[in-house]
Amino acid sequence: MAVQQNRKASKVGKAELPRDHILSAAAKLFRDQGFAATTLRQIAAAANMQAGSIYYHFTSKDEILDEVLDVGLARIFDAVRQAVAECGSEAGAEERILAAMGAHLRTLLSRSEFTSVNIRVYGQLPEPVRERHRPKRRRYGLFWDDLFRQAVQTGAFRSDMKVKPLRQFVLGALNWTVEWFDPERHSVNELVERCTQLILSGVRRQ
Amino acid sequence: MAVQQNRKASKVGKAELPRDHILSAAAKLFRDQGFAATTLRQIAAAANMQAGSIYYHFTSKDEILDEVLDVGLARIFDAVRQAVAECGSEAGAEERILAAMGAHLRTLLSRSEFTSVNIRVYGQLPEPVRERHRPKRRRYGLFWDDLFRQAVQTGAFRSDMKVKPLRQFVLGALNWTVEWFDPERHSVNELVERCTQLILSGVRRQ
Amino acid sequence: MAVQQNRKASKVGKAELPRDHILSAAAKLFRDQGFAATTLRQIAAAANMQAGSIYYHFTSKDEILDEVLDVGLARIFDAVRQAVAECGSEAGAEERILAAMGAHLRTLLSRSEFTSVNIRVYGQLPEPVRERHRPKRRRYGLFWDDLFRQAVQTGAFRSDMKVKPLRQFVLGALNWTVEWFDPERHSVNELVERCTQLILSGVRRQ
Amino acid sequence: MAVQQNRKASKVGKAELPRDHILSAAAKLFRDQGFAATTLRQIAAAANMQAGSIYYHFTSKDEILDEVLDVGLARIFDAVRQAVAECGSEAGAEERILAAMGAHLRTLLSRSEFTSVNIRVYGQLPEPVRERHRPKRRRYGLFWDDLFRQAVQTGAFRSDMKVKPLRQFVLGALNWTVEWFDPERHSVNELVERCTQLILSGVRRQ
DNA sequence: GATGAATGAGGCTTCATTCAT
DNA sequence: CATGAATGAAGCCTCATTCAT
Repeated sequence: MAVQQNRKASKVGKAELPRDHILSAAAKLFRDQGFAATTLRQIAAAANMQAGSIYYHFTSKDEILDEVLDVGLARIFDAVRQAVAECGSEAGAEERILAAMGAHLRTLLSRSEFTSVNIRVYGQLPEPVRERHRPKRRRYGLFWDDLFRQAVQTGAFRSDMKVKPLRQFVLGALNWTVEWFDPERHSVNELVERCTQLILSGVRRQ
Repeated sequence: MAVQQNRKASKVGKAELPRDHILSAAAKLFRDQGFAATTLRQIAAAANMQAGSIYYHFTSKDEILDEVLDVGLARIFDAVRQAVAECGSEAGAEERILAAMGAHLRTLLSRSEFTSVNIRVYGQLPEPVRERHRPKRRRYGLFWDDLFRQAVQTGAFRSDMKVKPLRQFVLGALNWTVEWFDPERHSVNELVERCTQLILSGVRRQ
Repeated sequence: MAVQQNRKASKVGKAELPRDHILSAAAKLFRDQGFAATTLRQIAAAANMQAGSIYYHFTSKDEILDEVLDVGLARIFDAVRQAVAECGSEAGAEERILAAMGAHLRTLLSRSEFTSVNIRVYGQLPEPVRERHRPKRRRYGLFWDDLFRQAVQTGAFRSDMKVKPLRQFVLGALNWTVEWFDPERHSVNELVERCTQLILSGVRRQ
Repeated sequence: MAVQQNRKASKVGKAELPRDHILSAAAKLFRDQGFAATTLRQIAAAANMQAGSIYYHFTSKDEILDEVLDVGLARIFDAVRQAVAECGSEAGAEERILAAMGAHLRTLLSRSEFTSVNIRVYGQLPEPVRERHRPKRRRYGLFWDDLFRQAVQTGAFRSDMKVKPLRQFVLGALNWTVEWFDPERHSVNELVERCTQLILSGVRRQ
């Protein structure tokens, strides 16, 4: 079956599209050094170009950041949403949160440098940037709040805390792993397993 | 009786020493914007001086950072150590960890902008800086590891995880609160109470 | 009879030649913003192409400028020469200068963006460019000088000034109108009429 | 008589104030090359500094331009106003305009590189800059309009033209001299004398 | 102790220009 | 003929740092 590939498609696979190449290089640098400490020249070098060439694809360093943040959030949101969806309709609230936690953690730790940027550096970004992205982040938070609300209402989770702080604590506990966990040295699956157990049941021996 | 006050001692008086003034101003800015994004001029302005004047007190921006990190770690370490000591010798492992968590959280959230810098921005600092501070941070980690080891060995805590990841998870869960908790709008005591409960027993209804 | 049209000739057709299109777009931009402030990309956009495509037609931005200047001078020179020629051989010196002034002003104000570039921006161009064009401009000046010389010699014009400064003053008075006169809001004919009267007789009531 | 000079004053004389030094250097370069073609480094070099040092005194290239334009207009306006004032109250309209023209021309040609910038490059400046300065320029124009109105009303000047175009033509004729007159080679006084005569009485022999 | 002024390296960005397609 | 993509020099500007006063 003869396949006539168009230009865009033909580049996928071997040669990454330059725009994506730049974004990915930038994401890694932002994640490791922060946004302000990362130089256009560093990004360019990582993408095998000259600094000036980046401006053919983006209009500013800020635009790169915006896009990195967007992609990062989209990836983790998609992964979590899909994981929850795959639980099936008869799944209990706890089961769904378990799935969501796994997806969140996996995306954060091994699937997307974009996501780690969003998680790690967001808090130190200039206010105008944060402002632009707050709505999207809030939407992600609300999705989790729904999951938690169901777990609390069905009696699966403790009810002595409001849903929002509960969610913030749990996501925070997961997020912080990005500061120390090295997916190249340990098993992500194992980490997921343990973190979820700790979050569900705590550190106390039962 | 003539009293010859040394520099340190004079600090007890009204006016803060300029050196401390600078450090504190720098800490707040580093915490909010990150190190790279913070300007010597911003620090100077916050300390009511000109940028050049800072060099009478410090030899470089890096030196300020080093000192801020040191103070931040010292404060939280001291607070935690003291809290544990105050438990008395007959206290159980869990009680001591509870006290430690409270002290850690309180210092982080309401007592020291220096500590929040250390927690928030460390991961994005240039490697040479991190290298300089790694030993001190490790010592703090080892202190916690001891606490956890005792809790595990006495059977208070679950034993299916190694001590180090356990400690990292717990501290991480606490640390992340600095990203969202606003001590001016909610009670730190309440947060401490809830976080410790969540860590001990998890989110599940018991 | 097969006709082999050369490039120049083909211009007579409907669509403007790209070369001319570029020149005209460049002229307008140079006239309004100056040469240095005008971007190859602006020129390209105004000519409905990409910046790179311009290099098929010209070898450099400087070449475009050179040609714009040439065309501008040629147009005004041609117009003035023709206007003088059309006066007929029995016309007096003043009559011929009147015709020349009208042609100069009309070309400048409503017939050629190329000419306005030459008039407006020449003085701020880099010396090498000016040097290249000085001879041509001088020739135009000399043509006027001849006109003035005749007027002075025949007693039509005052003789207490040398011809060259006289010509420079008169042309200057005409040239400056390009800085404020808007041919879309007022009548060029009227302006010509008034300017020539002012130049001939001055502002005093007679 | 003991003179207590303050710092500002003591610098006047020998060492020009750096701010003024920069402005004056910039004015000359803007006047000769235009604003866009003039480099911060050129300005700095002409002021014996590094490019970065300029930013201690000004916040941007645009701010330098604004100030140059302001000074240029202030100088010519002051000179003209004073020249008119010095005519005395019993002076006729024509006499006052004569004085004004002399002051305008003299300032433009030999007293202020700032003024020539305002006259020469204004028309090619970006619209936002022009917009900022339009009100000030208009005020200068209105001052002249008053002079002309009086001359027309007292019957000294011809009345077949509206005042505004009349003024624009006259000032234009004067302004253009800056494009060709070299005050180092010819006498400004002589030029003033001749220009004013031409403007008053025209080129025709009387 | 402090500051005003300057420096120079380097940051982001623009732009004329090139070239394979 | 035209373009998409890239280049590298240079532009404006920032910033840590220095130093005479």
